[in-house]
This record gives sequence, structure tokens and C-alpha cells, in this order.
Amino acid sequence: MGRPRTPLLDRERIGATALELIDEQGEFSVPQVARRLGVQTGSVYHHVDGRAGVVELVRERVSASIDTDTLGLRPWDTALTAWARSYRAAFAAHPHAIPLLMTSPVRAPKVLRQYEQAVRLLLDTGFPMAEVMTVITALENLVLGSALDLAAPETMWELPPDSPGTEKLAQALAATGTGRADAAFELALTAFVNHCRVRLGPPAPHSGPPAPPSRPSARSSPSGD
Amino acid sequence: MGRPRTPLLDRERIGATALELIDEQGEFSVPQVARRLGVQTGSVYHHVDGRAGVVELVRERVSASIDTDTLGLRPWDTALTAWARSYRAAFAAHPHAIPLLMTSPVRAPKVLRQYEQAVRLLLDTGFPMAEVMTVITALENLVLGSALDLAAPETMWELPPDSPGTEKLAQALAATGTGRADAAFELALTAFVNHCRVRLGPPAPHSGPPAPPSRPSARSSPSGD
DNA sequence: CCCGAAACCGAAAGCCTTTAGGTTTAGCGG
DNA sequence: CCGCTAAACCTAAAGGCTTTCGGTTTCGGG
Repeated sequence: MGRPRTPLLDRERIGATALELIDEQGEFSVPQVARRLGVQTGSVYHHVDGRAGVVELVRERVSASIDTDTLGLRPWDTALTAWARSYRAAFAAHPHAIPLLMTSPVRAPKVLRQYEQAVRLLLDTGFPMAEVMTVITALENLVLGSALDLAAPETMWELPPDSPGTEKLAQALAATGTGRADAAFELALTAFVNHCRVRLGPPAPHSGPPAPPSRPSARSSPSGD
Repeated sequence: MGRPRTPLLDRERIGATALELIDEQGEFSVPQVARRLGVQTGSVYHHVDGRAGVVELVRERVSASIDTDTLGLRPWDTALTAWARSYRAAFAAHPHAIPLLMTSPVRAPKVLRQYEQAVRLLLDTGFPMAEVMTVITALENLVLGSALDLAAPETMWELPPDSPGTEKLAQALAATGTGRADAAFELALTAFVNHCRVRLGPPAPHSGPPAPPSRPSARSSPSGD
């Protein structure tokens, strides 16, 4: 057949098709993508660096729907909260993609630049340099952990109808409404931001980067904020 | 060859070998397990329900090292904190197993019974029935999110030497010591337990299950504990 | 106009999962 | 002690996936 007059494939459509398959059936394979695009399997490899390359396209698509503007909001806690919600919502829209994206490192520059923005936000707010990545990492863990929960929403607790020693668990599960995952996320998010607020100390009266917080850098106050 | 005089295979060794492979190379396949046990591929399927069955054996092995006694500690916050640490440590010992175990539902009865114990702890403490699963889910998300961070410790932030727009990120990363993952986990854990403590209200003077907290069931106080 | 690069096809190697049928051994009831 | 069932292993094979390689046609720059 040779080279077609107009290209049949491009990275855009490869990524979109892979994400379609993931949304529909929870996974994808290169032959499936090729079939859906009316093309031989091998052709896909001319546009993408192996299967991992397709995963990277999917990652870009999913994380493209994170609202970047949130990190421009003020004050910092509003920004952080909005960012976390948007971050999680982006994954929630494609829950089956989550396990795929978790296992490979973040390379997309667009995503890295968001982290840069978050770092600046926290530095400007007054968090000490040595603590900034800790805070961001914790928030990221919170988002990804909650997102993971969305990947297997109901089935995560495979309770046999009448297994002994799980009565209260079944009861508690029944008493929890449909929004278990959402409620847990909001609970953890609120807890985290509140804790950060306390650690930061009272806000300085808005004039450039304020002085660092009085408490130097207690890695974890054992209790009692 | 026929049936051997003494069995060559058993579920114990299949699970152990799979976990070995995961620790060594990050993944496993049934043929690999079989080869390492000096046996044909098909034979493994006589002891295990497909590849998923092997994953379940791995899960049991990994979660066996969670210290169950922690949930018997008092007061409740000590118990919950210790459980979370032990839970995370179990996964941290086999970081590559994490993505594998995240994607399939928990069926192991021993694990389910731990959740039952956690539910009882929180109910006895005075958390309302409708909130218990939310709290446990949030804690689980925290643990798993942090564990995931351990699965790709350094590579998670693939920073090209001098990519534009990531200067402060690189700086913050450098300023963060080696224990970034641990620090983030402890930060989030402290934040979460503190928040729960506040929501619960003052402890009743130790006499059976105390009355429910005065505040009924605010799903997430928007701010200001 | 020419020639290298781009884009697709066809085919194949090598891996994986799972199933099916064959062979030997262990255990148990009679 | 005999015979039968079930267990445990092997060989073989189907079907899918990933990736690579050579062949063919078309595009575009010089």
C-alpha cells in the first residue's frame, strides 16, 4: 500500500483512542488502538515510542484538564484546596487510567510547571524552603491516594454475604452514603490545610514575602495543634 | 512424568517466589514463577486460580506483616496512628508490589478483619456510624498514597537538568532531605488525626461508649477548627 | 527532477495467559 | 490386597500482546 496521501495516524488520535479504550474496558493494547483507527499494529510504532509512549499521551490528556489557574488564586489555602480538587477531578474523570499513570514517572513539562508554581506559592506564603516539598508531596499523596480509591469504587471491599467477624464493617459500609470516596477526600483535605495553616502561624499583614514562622521546623508536632 | 512422590509445588512457595520476583525486577509472570520452581508453567495453575490467584497470595504475604495488635491500643488516636505506620511499613518493604495490589479488590479475610477491628475502635470512641467508613477510607487513602510515593522514590520527578520554568522546584527538591516521603507521610498523618480529634470533641470521662459528639455530623467544616 | 525521509503494510519472533488431554501416584473404601 | 478417584505434574497448543524488520508508496526540499 505504501504511504497514504493524507496521514491516517497522529499522536493526538492515538492518545484519544487509547483513553477511549481505557474508559470503556479499563485497559488498552496497541493492537486495539490500531484496529479502532483502521490501521495495522506496527504503524502505531512510527508515531510513538512503544507502548509506554502511548501511556504518556494518555497522561497528557488526563492531566490537561487540571485547572492551572487555581494555583494563581489567593490566599494560599484557597489555591491549594482548589488545585487539589481539580487535580483529583481530572483523575476521577478517567478512573481506570489511574493505575496506569501511577506507575510511571511524571515527565510532562506542563505538569512539572504546575509543581513549580505550587512551590512558588508556598515560598511566597512563608513556608521554609526545606518544608515546601514535604507539604507538596503530602498533598500529592492525598490526591493520588483518593484518586486510587476511585479506581475501584465499590468492589474494593469484597465482603462475602455472611463472613464471620465483619459484621460491624458491613454495617458501617451500609450506613455510609454513596459519596464515601468524596467525603473521605474532603475530610483529609480539610484536615491537611488546617494543619498547614496552624504550622504557618498568623498571616503577616500583606507586604511582600512575610517573615518565616516563629516555630522553626518541627517535622511533626506530636499532638495538639 | 506423572504425579511426583512428594509434591513440588505449594501455595506458600508460589506466593513467596512471586514476591521475590516482584522485589527483584518489579513484576512477575506465571512462567517465571514456574521456571524458578523448576516446574512447567501449566502446573502452577493446579494450585492457584489464575494469575489473579497469585496476586492474592502476594497480598496475603505483604499484609501479613501489618501489626494487628496496634488496633488494640488505646486511646484511639494512638491505635490509629500506629496502625497507619505499620500498614505503610508493610507496603514500603515491597514497594513494587503496590501497583499490583492497588488494582484488585481486597478479598483476604485476614485483611478484612482488620478493618472490622478499626470500625469497632472508632464506634467505641464515639464516632457516628455514618462517619466511620469515611474516616477509615481517608486514612487508607493517606496510607496508600504515601506508599505509592515509595514505589517510585526518586524517579517520580523526572527533572531534565535545565528545563525552563522549574528552577524553584529543583531548588526545593534539593533543600528537602532524603526523608521526603517519610516526612510527608508523618505530616499528613498528624494533620488527619488532629482533625479527627477536634471533630470528636472532648473525651468523655471513660465509662462505656460515650455519647455522640455535640456537633452532629458536619461532613466537612469549611475551615477553622 | 531526484532522492531521502515519512507513513503504511505484511510478517515474524518471542513473550504471556489459559485450557485441554495424557500419565503417574496417593489415598481410601471394600 | 484391589481398584477407583482425585491430585500433581507434563506436553501441547490457541490466542493475544509487544516489538522489530524489510518492502512499498508518497511527500517535500534542493
